[in-house]
Amino acid sequence: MATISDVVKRSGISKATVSRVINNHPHVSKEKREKVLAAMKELSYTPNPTARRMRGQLNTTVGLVVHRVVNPYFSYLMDAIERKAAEHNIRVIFFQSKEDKQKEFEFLDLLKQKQVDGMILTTVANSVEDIRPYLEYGPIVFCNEYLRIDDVPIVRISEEDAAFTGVTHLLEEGYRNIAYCTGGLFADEGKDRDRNTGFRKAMEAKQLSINPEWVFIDQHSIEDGRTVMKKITEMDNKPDAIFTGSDEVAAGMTIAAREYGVKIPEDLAVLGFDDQPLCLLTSPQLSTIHQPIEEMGSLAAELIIKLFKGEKLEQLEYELPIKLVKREST
Amino acid sequence: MATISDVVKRSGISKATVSRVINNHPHVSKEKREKVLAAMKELSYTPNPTARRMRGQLNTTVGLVVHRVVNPYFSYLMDAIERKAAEHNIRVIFFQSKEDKQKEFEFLDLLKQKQVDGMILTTVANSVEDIRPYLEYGPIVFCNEYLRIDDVPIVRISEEDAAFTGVTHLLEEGYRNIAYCTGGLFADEGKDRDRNTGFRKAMEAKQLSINPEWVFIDQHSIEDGRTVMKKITEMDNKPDAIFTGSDEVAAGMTIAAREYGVKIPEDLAVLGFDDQPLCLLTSPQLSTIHQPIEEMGSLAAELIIKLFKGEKLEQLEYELPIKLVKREST
DNA sequence: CTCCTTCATGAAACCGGTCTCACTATATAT
DNA sequence: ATATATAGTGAGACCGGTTTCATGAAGGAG
Repeated sequence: MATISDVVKRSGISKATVSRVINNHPHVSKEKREKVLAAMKELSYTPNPTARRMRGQLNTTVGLVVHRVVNPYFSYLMDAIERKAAEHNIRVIFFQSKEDKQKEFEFLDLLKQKQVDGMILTTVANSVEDIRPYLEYGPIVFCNEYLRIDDVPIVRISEEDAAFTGVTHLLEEGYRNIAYCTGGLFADEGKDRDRNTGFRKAMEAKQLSINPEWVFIDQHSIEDGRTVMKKITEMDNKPDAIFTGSDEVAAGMTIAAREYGVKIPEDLAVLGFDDQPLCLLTSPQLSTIHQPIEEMGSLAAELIIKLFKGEKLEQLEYELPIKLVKREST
Repeated sequence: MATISDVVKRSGISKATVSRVINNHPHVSKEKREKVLAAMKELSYTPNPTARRMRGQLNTTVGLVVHRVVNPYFSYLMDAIERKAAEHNIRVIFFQSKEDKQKEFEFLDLLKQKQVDGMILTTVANSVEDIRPYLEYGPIVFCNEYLRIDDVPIVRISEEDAAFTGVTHLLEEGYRNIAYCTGGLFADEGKDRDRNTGFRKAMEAKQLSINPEWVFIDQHSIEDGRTVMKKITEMDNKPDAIFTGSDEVAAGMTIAAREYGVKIPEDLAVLGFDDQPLCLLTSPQLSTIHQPIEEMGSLAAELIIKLFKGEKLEQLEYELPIKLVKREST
């Protein structure tokens, strides 16, 4: 690889001026600028990013924390982020935290060490107080997360609206005995609290009360879905619809339904969440809440890039609209 | 962030010796070593990776090229690679090439510029001749690819064995009219050639000939699968089994089968390829060829890490075993 | 015509490390 | 006792850029 010194030798022009040309600084005569550009071209010279970073002059890598790549929700997010970043010639270092607090810290340290110039967190295990100190070292953007830190932009959907829309859909289809999956019915912050609120509001709007027997806590995987379905078949007083909060759970339920001879949606309507590709594969195909993942990822990337450029953001909270997708399961 | 100079000041020991301690070099007295370590601890000092990289003394990032993150095959590969890398404190910069030759070059340039210290290519658009020059700048490992370059280690499955095993399975289940999806029946290199060979050998072993009408070229997506199923329903002389070469295609076929009232496997047996999670979601669940993705990714990461350390590899070609998974579709 | 900006330029410091080299002190070989 | 290796140490060059600063030339104001 040619270095700046090679360009200096070839062009007979000083290092300082060559650097000015590289960085498009003013105060360089047209004549010299052209000589330098010619020499750079002849040597097919590219400035060494490592050297530039030494002086803190380079913003070209963003760190991306996801829970797991194999979770389609995150892989679609990564896809959108990487594409937007690539457009701007930004590199993406990714990292699976699996909600491990220690590992999360280790990755955040890359910011401290200037190995990355900013971070997009799509999942965060640590608390606000633990994250805040890292802001000193570079910009952070939250995407799909619920933590709020002043000055940290956040991109997400309105979970309350999503739950409200989903449950209202079930009610409008005529179902009245609604089961519900959540991380915790009495969560006092985050996603779950807002989804719970949306659920309650939708039920109250029809003067319906919540049957605690039909509330399932912490169900996430396909396997969990099978368990939920099993439990429901064993109930005397069965719900006629379920808001699963997750396509995986919903998919697991369709599999178990076949085994137990439960008909969806006749015996039990099932509503997913996310609109992942698997919705089209199950039988019946899943009705679900479509999350604008593409837009979320793309926006998060745009925000971090703006921050790289030192631009001020006019807005810090972005709530993107969800959409109900009705298919066969409701 | 504390720098080496801060450690120098605090410990009263020279930069050179501090560096020796950092890098565990010999010829440092126990006494000074401990003083330095104490100072480092007190300042919670971490060496700046960018500075170390300047002197070519750091191997901590690997570039990873995939086709698309959202393709589960690749996301599982990424998962395995990232996990193994994280164990060794190696960072992964990923990149979606989408088979774009120009973009692939741009990413390979990171190797030239020492932005990454090595590359794992799980898909490659350019030719051997185009890739070879980059070897000068750092190690490359192929994973899931078919290109052969001397000295470049490669991790993959035996496509011939996979096709042979798959088709033989169909034959053993009693099917005789086997349809087949491939990138090209007369491919003279790569995956397709080997799969074709496997297909032919399996058929010849039963003295069966190949019906060219039943060979589908370049089918990859769920949508493609629907098309294939449609074409088959329109045939006068129908196959009774199909080797799809792809879970997606197989999944698409199950969806279309429902629409056209085709019974799987009674009317048509369908065999997938990869053993992706979606195999369990379709109805019927898909029989498929299980690829050892986990092992492939993990091994590829191990190889690049060995090369980082300057170790010699005793073996360059790794063919990992596939496994037939029989479910409901055959 | 002098004084003050602004432009154009290169020398040298700097970023935070690693590494070569020269030098001293001690141990071993002859 | 002298020659020779080896451990321990720090000064300073170096990696490849950016940035400060000093200097000279040109242009405009008074």
